[in-house]
Amino acid sequence: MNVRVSAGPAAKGAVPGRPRVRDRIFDTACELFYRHGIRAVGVDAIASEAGTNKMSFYRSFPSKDDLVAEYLRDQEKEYWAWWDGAVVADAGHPRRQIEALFDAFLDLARIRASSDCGCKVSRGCPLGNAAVEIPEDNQTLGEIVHSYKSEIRKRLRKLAREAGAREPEALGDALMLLMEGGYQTRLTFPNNTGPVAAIAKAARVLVDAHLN
Amino acid sequence: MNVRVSAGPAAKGAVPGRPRVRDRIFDTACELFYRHGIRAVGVDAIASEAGTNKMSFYRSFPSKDDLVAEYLRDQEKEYWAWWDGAVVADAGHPRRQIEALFDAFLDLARIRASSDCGCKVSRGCPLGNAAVEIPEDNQTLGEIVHSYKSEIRKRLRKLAREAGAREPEALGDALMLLMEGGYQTRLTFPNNTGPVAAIAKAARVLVDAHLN
DNA sequence: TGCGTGCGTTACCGGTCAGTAACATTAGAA
DNA sequence: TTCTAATGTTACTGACCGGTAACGCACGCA
Repeated sequence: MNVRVSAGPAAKGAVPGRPRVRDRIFDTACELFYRHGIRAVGVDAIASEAGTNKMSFYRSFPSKDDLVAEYLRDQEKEYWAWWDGAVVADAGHPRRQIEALFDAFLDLARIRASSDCGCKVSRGCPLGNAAVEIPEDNQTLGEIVHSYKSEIRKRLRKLAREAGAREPEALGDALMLLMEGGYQTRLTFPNNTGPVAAIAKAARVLVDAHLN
Repeated sequence: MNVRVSAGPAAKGAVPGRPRVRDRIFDTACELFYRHGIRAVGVDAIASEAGTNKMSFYRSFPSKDDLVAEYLRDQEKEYWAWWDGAVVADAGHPRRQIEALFDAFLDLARIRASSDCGCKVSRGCPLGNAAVEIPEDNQTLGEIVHSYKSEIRKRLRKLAREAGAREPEALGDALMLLMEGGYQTRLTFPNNTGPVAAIAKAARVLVDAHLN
C-alpha cells in the first residue's frame, strides 16, 4: 500500500525498485503508531526505522501532526474498504450484509496481524486509540475521529433501517456497541481469544430480535 | 476519597484541615490522567496542580509508574464498588442484576462528570484507555489492566450462568462487548448522546434471547 | 556540461521529560 | 527549648522531544 517506487522521471538520486522515502516513512509511521501509540513514537524513531533520518522526514511532512492526520485518514479509508468488501456480496440484502459485516470482523484482527502491520497482536481500533491520546484542544485530529465514528453509526443505523428493524436507531446503536466493544477487548485479549469471539452470534441475536 | 486530613500526631508542619500532600497529589493525578491521558500528564503538572512541587511528589511516590499503578488499582476498586452497588438490590435474581447493571451504566458517565473528577465529558474506561498508552514491555501495568478486564468477563459470564442462559459464555461475552463498546463510544460522543443510550435495551434483548 | 532534485549527514535550538541533591521553613511533640 | 517529621524552594542532570540550518552528494535531464 502507498508504495510509489522510485522509477521514471520523478525519481532522481534514488535506489531503483525501492519505495520513495516519503512512502517508507508513512508506512513505517502507520505501523509504529498502531503498535505503540501515537505519543509513544517520536519522529526520530519513525525516520530511522524507515531507514532514513529526521531531515528527510521534515522534507516530506510539515509536522508530526500532519503525519498523524494522514495516518488517521488512511486508516479510515482502509476501514471503509474493508467494510465495502465485506458487504458487497450481499448487496440488496441488508440483513445479510449486517451478518457478513460481523462475520468479517473476526478476520479484521488477522488482517491487521499479517502483512501490512508488524503487529502480532491486534491493537484495537486505530482511530479509537487515537481518541485516547489526542489532546482535547486539537480540533483537527478530534474531528477526524469524530466524523469517522459518526459515519459508522450512520451506516449501521441505515442498514438496520433497510433491514426493516422496528427501531433502526436502537438496533444500529446496539450493533455499534458490539463493534466498538470488539475493538476494545482486542486491546487486552490477544486477537480473538477474548469476548470478540462471540460478536457474530451476538449481532445475529440483536438483528433477529429487532426484526421478528 | 482518599483524603487523609493533616491532623493528629502524624501531621506536623501542615495546614490543619487540608488534605495531606500525598492525597492531594494522588487525587489530582487521577483527575489529570483520566482527563488527558497518562502520557500527556507530567509529574511537574501533577505536582503544581496539586499545589505543591515535584520534590514533594517524589517523597510520596518512588516513580511516576508507581503512581500510575496506584491510579489504575484505585480506578478498578471504584469500578467494583460501583458494580456491587448496582447489583446489591437484586441479590439472588441474576437476570435482574444484569439489567440493573446496564441501567446503572448510563449513570456512570454522570458520576464521572460530577464531583470526583473535573471532567465535563466522560472519557471512557480509565483502564481501557491506559491499555492504549501502556508500552507493551511494561508487564506490571499491563497485568493490572488484563486482570481487570478478565474479571469483568468472569463476572458477566457468571451472571449469565446463574440467570440460566443456554450459552452463558456467549451471553456473558456479548454483554461485555456492549459494556466495552459503551465505554469506547463515550470517548467520542459526549456522555450519553452516542450509541451508549441504547445499551440497556440491547442488554435486555440479549438476555431475553438467551433465556427463552 | 551543468543544473536541479531527491536524499543523506551533522549539528544545533528551545522545550519538556523523569528524577535527584541540598537546603530552608514550619509546627507539633518531647 | 529542642528535636523531628512534613513540606517548600531552587537548582540541577541526562535524555528525549519536535523542528531547523547548512552542507554534501549522486543522479538524470536539458
